[in-house]
Amino acid sequence: MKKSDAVAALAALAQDNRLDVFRLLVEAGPEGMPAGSVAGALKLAPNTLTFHFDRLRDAGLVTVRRQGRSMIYAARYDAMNALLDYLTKNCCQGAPDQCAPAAACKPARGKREKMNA
Amino acid sequence: MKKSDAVAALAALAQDNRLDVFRLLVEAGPEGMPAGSVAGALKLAPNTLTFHFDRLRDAGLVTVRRQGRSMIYAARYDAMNALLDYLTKNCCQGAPDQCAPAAACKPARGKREKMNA
DNA sequence: AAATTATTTCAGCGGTTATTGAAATATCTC
DNA sequence: GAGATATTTCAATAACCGCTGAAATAATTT
Repeated sequence: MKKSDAVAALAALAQDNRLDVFRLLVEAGPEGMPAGSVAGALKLAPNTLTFHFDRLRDAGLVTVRRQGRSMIYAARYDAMNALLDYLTKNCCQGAPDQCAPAAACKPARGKREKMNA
Repeated sequence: MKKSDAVAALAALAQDNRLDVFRLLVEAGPEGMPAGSVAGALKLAPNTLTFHFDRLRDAGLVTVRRQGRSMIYAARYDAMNALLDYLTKNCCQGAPDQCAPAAACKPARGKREKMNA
C-alpha cells in the first residue's frame, strides 16, 4: 500500500458519519446493504450519504453494485486490512519481533464463506 | 478509546506531512527529536511544522518537552496502539475469534538497526 | 406511460485546513 | 545586555469539507 492510499483511507475514516457508515457496512457483512438502509439506520439525508459514500469509495474502502433501484454498498475488508497493515508496519518498524502480526480483518460472522484466505 | 478520539487520531494522521512527521518520530524512538531536526528532515517551514505538531498533540499522538531552546517531540506509542486496537475491534466485531489480536506497537528498538520492510 | 421509490447530481453556504510571511517569544552565548 | 538560535504566534488566503434544498436520473409498479 502506498502512502497516498493510506492517507486517503485515513481521511475517509476520519469523519464521524463516515466512520459510522463504514462500521455499519462491516457489520453488514460481505453482501453489504442498500444505501437507503444505511440512511435509515444512521439518520442521514440521502444526498449527504451519497457524498460520504463517494469518499469511502474513492478511498477504496467500499464497493457498490446496483440491485433493482437500490445501490448496495459493501465494506472492502481487504482495504481495511491493508490500512491496518500499513499502520502497523510503519508503527513497528525497527522492532518487528515485538509487534503482533498485522490484524486480520474478516467479514463479521457471516455467511458460510471461507474465512481463511 | 472513544469514537471521538479515534476520529481525532485518524484525522491527525490523514495528512501527508503529518503522517511523515509521525513516522519520523516513531523511528526516532521514545526519546523523540527536536522540532528543528524534523523540519530539516522533512523540509518543512518551522511555523508550518508547529501547526502540524499542534494537531498531532491535540490528537494525543505526540508529546513535547523543552530542552534548552529546542522542543523535543516524541511519538506516543500507546495512543497509536489504542487506535489500531479500536480499528481492529470495530473491524472485527462479530467475529472476534477470527481476527488477530490488536497489533502491539513498541518503540523502535533502541538503535538504528536496518530492518527490511 | 404515469406514478412511485431509490439514489444521485448540482448549486450554494459557512466552517475548517494547510500554507505563507512577518513578527513575537524563549533560551543560550558572548 | 546584545546577538544568535529555536520555535511559536498572528494575520491572511486559497482550497476543501460537510451539509442543505431542489432538481435530475434510474428502476419498478400500476
